[in-house]
Amino acid sequence: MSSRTDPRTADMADAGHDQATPARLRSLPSRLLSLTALHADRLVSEGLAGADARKWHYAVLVTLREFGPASQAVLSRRTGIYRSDLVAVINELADRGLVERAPDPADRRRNVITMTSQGRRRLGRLDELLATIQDDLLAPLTQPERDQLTRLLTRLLDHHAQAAPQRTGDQPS
Amino acid sequence: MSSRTDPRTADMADAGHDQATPARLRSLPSRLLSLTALHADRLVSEGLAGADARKWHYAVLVTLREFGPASQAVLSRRTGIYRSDLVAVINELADRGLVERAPDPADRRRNVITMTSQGRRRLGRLDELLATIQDDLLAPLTQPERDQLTRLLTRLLDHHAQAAPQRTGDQPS
DNA sequence: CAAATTTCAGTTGCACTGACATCG
DNA sequence: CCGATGTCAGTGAAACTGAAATTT
Repeated sequence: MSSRTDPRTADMADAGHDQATPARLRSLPSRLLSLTALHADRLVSEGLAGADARKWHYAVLVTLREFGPASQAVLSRRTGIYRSDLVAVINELADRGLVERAPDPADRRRNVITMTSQGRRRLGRLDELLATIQDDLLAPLTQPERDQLTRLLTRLLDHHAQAAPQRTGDQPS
Repeated sequence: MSSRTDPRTADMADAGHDQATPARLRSLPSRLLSLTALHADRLVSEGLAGADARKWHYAVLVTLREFGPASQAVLSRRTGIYRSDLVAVINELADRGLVERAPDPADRRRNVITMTSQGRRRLGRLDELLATIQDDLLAPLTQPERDQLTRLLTRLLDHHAQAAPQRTGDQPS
């Protein structure tokens, strides 16, 4: 399936519709994605750092609000954070009093992670912060363009999520 | 400015135009970008690994073809690779006989990096490989949609490149 | 015993910093 | 002396692996 029926992509060296250059670094979609994501991550990290948070904190809190209390394994699947890394994230959130980690009486292998009311308050502030950051990130785009970008990325992601869902099972929300 | 008076983002719990949920993880643009870029990078890395190459190798070779021989500092600016990391990349390319590193007689601080004919041949094969990978990455999108995505990302990148050009100077190509 | 869960101890590639020697 | 260049050593966060221990 790697050699899909596409004879031209190979020698489209000068099949371009605008340039004679064989392959421009600037227009490589994978590169554009990486670089843009780098900027985006930087914006998010810096923004959240000012609020003593990291992006995984936000991901976990949002997921807790969206789906309610859950075990770490479930949170891992929902957020896309590895089970092993999630431990530290929950530690940090618990240290700050934003979530509570309690053994699950029904299944004693599990911990039930619950958001505290303080966590809910904090999440509210992080929502604002994140909204500002997204706005910053997408500044040069109009609203319809932002929606378009979101749709395109979502489709790409959904397509590839099917193929490589992270070995734990279901795809992140 | 963390406590901005923004009545809506805070409790836009039900202000949404399609969902009652306050903020969905799935539609966070920064997150979509990160995740998509992750998949893209993985595709590229795996694809290139099969050809004993890494993405920086390709970036340098393409840049050499596009602009001709250059010093490492210049290559660094053009590719976005840090000067310090570029050393290893050039080492690897030179080890494989794809580029040549020679002291610049005009300015003895510099090395002139030149692509060898073997490098040119290799680059040809990598071009094909990369094209296939891009095609794989963008599989679910139509051609106009791919172009649209490229344009949107390019605009985002150009906008933010201005602000944070990497402390060495000009922006990568 | 097989499988799931939490946790810990790692590895690896990457972005990035700092410093140093050399040279213009 | 300042600034650019090539190089090296090292940091930090992130993605990922492997393997324990406990429980189902």
